[in-house]
Amino acid sequence: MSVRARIDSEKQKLRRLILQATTDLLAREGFEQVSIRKVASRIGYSATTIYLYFKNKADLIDHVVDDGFARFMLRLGNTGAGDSPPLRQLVAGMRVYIAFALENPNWYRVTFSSRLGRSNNDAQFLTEAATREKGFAVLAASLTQAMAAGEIPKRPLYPAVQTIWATLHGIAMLLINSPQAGIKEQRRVIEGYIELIVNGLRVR
Amino acid sequence: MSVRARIDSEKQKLRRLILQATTDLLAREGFEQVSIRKVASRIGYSATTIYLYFKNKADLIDHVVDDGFARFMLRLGNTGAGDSPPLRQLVAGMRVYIAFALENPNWYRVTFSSRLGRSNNDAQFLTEAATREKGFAVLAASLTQAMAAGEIPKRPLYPAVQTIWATLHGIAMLLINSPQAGIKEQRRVIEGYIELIVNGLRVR
Amino acid sequence: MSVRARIDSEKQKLRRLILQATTDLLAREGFEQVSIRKVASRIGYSATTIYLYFKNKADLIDHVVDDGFARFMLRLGNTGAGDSPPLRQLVAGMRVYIAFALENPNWYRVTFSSRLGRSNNDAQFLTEAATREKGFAVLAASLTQAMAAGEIPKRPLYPAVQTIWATLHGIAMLLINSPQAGIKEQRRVIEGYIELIVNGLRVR
Amino acid sequence: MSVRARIDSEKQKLRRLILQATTDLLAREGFEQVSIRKVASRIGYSATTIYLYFKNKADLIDHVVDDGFARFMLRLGNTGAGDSPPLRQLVAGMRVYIAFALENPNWYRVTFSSRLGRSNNDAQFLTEAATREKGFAVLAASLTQAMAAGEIPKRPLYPAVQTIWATLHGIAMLLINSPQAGIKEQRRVIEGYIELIVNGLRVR
DNA sequence: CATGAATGAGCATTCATTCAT
DNA sequence: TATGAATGAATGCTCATTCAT
Repeated sequence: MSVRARIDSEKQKLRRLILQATTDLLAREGFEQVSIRKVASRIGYSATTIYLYFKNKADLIDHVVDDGFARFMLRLGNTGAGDSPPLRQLVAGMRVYIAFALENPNWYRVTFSSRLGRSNNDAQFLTEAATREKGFAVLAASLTQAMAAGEIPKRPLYPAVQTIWATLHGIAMLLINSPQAGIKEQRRVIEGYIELIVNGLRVR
Repeated sequence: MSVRARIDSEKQKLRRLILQATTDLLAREGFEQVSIRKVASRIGYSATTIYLYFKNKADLIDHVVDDGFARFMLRLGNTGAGDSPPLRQLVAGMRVYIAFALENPNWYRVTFSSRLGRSNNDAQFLTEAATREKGFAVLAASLTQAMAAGEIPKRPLYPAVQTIWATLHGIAMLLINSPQAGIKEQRRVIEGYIELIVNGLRVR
Repeated sequence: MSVRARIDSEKQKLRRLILQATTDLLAREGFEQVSIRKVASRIGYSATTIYLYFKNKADLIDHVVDDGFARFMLRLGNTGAGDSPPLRQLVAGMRVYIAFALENPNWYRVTFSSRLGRSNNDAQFLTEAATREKGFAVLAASLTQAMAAGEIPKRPLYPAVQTIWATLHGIAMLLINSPQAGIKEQRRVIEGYIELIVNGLRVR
Repeated sequence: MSVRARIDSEKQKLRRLILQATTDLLAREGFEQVSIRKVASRIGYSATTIYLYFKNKADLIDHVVDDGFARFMLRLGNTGAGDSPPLRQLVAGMRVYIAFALENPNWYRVTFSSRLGRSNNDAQFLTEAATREKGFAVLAASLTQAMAAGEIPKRPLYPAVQTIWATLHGIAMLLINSPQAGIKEQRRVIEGYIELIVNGLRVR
């Protein structure tokens, strides 16, 4: 490793530390509680230091969002249902989506609540992501395959993925905002939802 | 009109003015930008005056939320599809829901994003509302009727309404967060969504 | 009673009501918690009304202080030791003084803590009061008599009264600021104090 | 002096400046007039800066109180009567006590008026201090010695110190609240007081 | 006599950000 | 690279007081 590379790697290490601390703070205490100072004090650096790695608060949040997004996508890409019939894979993906949202409610809220995380043009980012990123691609892929295999009737891919994602988002938010709901109740909601969507997809 | 009544009406007028200004500020600039001072300066009154009409900021926001909610419910109760077959009424209600959300995106966000508008348990409030309030009752009613009329198979009412509402919410948020999407695009998403749900409901 | 007199009496009634409410608020919640609005709301009148009876807040507090002072003096004038030997009467007065202070700690604090109750020239008022008012006069009287009766050596009256009062005040404040002290402990302090002073007076 | 030390000393300098400004403001205008902003503006810094040196207002006041207390104790420890007979030392301590109170009336008020300076139990703090702190210990020490030397009769130490302190406090407050009293008048009060107490101590 | 409406001044506190070192 | 020092802007809120009615 060259000197330059090592330095860069050191630099990246602190950068990651900041990102993790912010993600952590966000997860534990919610968006409103995230402040540059708190992040800094959490990792034992000065507030000023943050600015050496991120342009400003918005930039930091942006990267936290992106980071979580990457992890999200990774999870969606590994649903563990790789060999199942396509429709089953789709359903597996939906379950993973909801599970991830429930595990990271604050991050999820910030990431998918517009304006907060990204200053501009969230939605485009999201919808673009929906088709391009390898994570959402799972939904798209299983959908395509399900259609190809005749499990469900053919329909334009992109709008379908988008719609599924949107309804998924609705369920995720419903569950996130119902913290008092027990696991059983959550499961019932999820199953009801999946049944509804899968049935909907089966018909044309 | 008695003197007292006139005075009261004057008082109500300013109260309404404050509510409108707050709603407006919320609509234009988002929740984070709403401050007592900004509201006051918008209507040319001192910040102190706000406190003559609302106990504190939370109280003010609460009333803004409630106000919008009342209008929302009113709209949902008048979908103009009163004589149509139940399933059609259901669909009309879904369209109205989305339309209202798109017309009042920031209000919608605050109202349905938990914690912000209402201090305590949003979700419960929402789901309770979903069945009880006359607005959401439209969904329940048309769903019941659709089942009674044999348009769709029978299923437990409450979970179904909840699921529909959640997916509706997802679509609403998707569209709200896609401000750059043209009307045509929006319509395509909405139609795709409705088709998916209606088809889902038709099967059992 | 003439019309004018009746009106005046009505007027006095509300005035008294305000004074009592303020005294009460002061007693219960302390000086910092006394505000014109709170007083007004306590008696069901508007804040503005207070200003019809008192020039401003300071004026109101002034009168509360005076009011309590009058009651204080009354109590000091009725120690129930009228027939006892003079020195005994003096001691009785000292006990009553401390008792009253302990019963009205917040009032006492405000009244005898300068600046707060009276804007200017407290002390003069107090020391003048000490000799003139019939209450402190009891101390002066019993002191005079005790000297005349040969119970204690002769000494200039005024400085002696003043000194006794000052030490009395110190003990009162000590006890007021030791709310955790039990009654037994309080009694011990009081007895120790009285013994010290009486002994001091006996010698010359 | 190392770089670090110099920097620290700079920092301490501003800290001291803030403390002095606060003490000054307190001394000149009283506790109610002390506000973070006023303190800041007095030293030409922004209000925010204060928070770099003190956690909050209460913390600042606490340190002002403590600071004065330290100076107070120092003075009480150096009455300049170290070789005199114990009773004389006691009297010297009493004189110093009163003198210091008169020199720092507002500080004295805040420090010894409970609740204001310290949130929790003042009185206990004071009485504990009365025996433990080296300052008040002077009183205790001279009292003990005076008893040992047979200058005054034996009596339980703690209650005696407490009583003396309380009466001392009363005199201090009397004089503080009599700003119009001339020096001669003050001296007469002090002498009368001391004579009374000393005589009281002599008898048993 | 009593009030409702309104306000200006003030407060403690927090935050993101800059700058010189 | 990292930081300590400092700040301006903002926020929610409370209060005493005035004024027209």
